[in-house]
Amino acid sequence: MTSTNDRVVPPAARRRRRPTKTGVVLSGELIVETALRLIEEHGADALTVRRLGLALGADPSALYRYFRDTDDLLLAVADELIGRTLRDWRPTGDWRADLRDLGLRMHSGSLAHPQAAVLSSYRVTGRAHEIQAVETILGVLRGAGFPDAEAVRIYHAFVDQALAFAALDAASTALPPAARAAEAGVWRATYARLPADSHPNIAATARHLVHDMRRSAYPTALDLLLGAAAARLAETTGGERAAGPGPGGGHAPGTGPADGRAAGSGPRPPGPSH
Amino acid sequence: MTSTNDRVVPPAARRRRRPTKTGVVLSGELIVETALRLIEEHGADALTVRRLGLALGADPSALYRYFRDTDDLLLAVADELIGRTLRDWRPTGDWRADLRDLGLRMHSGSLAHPQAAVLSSYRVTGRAHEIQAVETILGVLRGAGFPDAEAVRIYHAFVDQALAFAALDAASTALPPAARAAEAGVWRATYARLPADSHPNIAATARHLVHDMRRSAYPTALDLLLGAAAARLAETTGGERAAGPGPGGGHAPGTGPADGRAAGSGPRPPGPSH
DNA sequence: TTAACAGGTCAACGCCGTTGACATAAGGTG
DNA sequence: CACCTTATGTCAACGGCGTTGACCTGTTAA
Repeated sequence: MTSTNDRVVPPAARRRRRPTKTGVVLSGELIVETALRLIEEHGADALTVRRLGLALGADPSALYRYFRDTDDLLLAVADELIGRTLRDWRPTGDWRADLRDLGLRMHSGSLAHPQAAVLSSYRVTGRAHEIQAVETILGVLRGAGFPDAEAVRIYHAFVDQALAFAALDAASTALPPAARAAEAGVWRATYARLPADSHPNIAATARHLVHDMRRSAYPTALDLLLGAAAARLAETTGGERAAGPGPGGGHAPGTGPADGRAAGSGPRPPGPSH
Repeated sequence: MTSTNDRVVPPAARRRRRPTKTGVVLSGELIVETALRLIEEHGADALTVRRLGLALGADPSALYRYFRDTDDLLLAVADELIGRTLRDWRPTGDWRADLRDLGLRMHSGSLAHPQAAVLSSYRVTGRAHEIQAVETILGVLRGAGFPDAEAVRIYHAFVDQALAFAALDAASTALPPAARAAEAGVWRATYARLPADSHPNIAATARHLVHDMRRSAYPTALDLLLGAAAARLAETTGGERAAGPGPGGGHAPGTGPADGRAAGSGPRPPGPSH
């Protein structure tokens, strides 16, 4: 749609599986997996078309039969990550606990593949796994009783907070070891030694800073967000218990597991053009 | 320190101001300013060594007399940005309004220079401007009455959330125009058209999604975080008014502008190797 | 059996960051 | 003022990048 030039063939139409010179049979999935492996093993910078071609045993330009450009490939990698994160998540019916669990999963899922998360966490893919995630989270919120407009606002804040912290912490994790060690030491070596007369607040809290700053702030931030959301819900519903089926009609759990599986097993279901 | 190879001359030692072929007299500050202008005027992708050289009227390789590599240049640009963000901020005494203002400033400051923000937001520099920011924010929180441990936890969540959203939104802003347009369209073209029977929650809220997702969720997330913090403070202090000067002693404004200026004019102050 | 064409390959383009070698003018020294 | 050192700007080249037009060849449907 963007480019005038398209040698990409939609996955459904692929029939001829011609092997490359080295005997490998290419596929979109194989390429995505290999890209993930490359990123994990050699860092985000290692993901270049040429190196990916080399790792696959194919000419680099062969990739352009599967993905429009490198950005398109990156989106596919991102969606694969989302899919892996959601694969075995199950809602319990307690919206706050469910969202907390989901947020922590997204966060730790990204940290498990920091290099890939850094590259892809800020993208809107519009692909199958992402759509499933959106549907599920909205279902949890509406099922809890949030009115539609409010549900969307909370959804947006929740998701972007998770993605933003994931990217932040992933970037930190993915730093070259030397830089990483240097940054860790800054809190002890620099902040903890500032004199109380010039920096009284840092000096007074130095002990807490050294202890606290080495961990991710995401759990704290997540709990603060969920707490504020719960307070709003209490206001909105006027103290009513939040367990009852809201506008979503109590189908919130329904959209989770079965659909998620189905989406994962077949070919990409409704998949938009890119 | 990283590289064996260094044609960079420390700023203090510079004496000969030899003009370039086109008559321009280079300096680290001029280069940083020009880099910022380039990013502003022609987008994040416009910042390349070659284009910067062209914009300066100098050979691209001349830049390597001032910065070790492009990363070094970007950190200098980021440092300049922090300085500008804090330069004219003044606390009012209302901790919640102050933190809200500060958060929004950090966020919008990053969005004005997305490329620099993306690359630098997750680093702990230990430099003058950063230290100043830590001291100031901690002062606001302690002045509001938060106990030390709690102040540090809120500080951490607040700062990392601001940085994380800044990086997230900056990354989105820094996308190549084509990709950026494509993402904006995904919500209308894909999500708004999903059938209600397969994706009931998305279908029910499609109108809100299209409207809400084009804006940053940071203001919402920020307000949620501050609201939750206020609730905790109310619990802790047992409903006491938060206006009085707490342990921080209300000196928060004092350390700001003078230090910032001084640090900017000389060579890099204490800077860790990173 | 065969002909079409999907899909792998090749070579080239124009960009990028970076560096070694070189040239020259600035500025201290006498 | 003349001289010399050397800081600093310039040049040319390297290797790597994403991408594309042209080509070639094996698979597959008829």
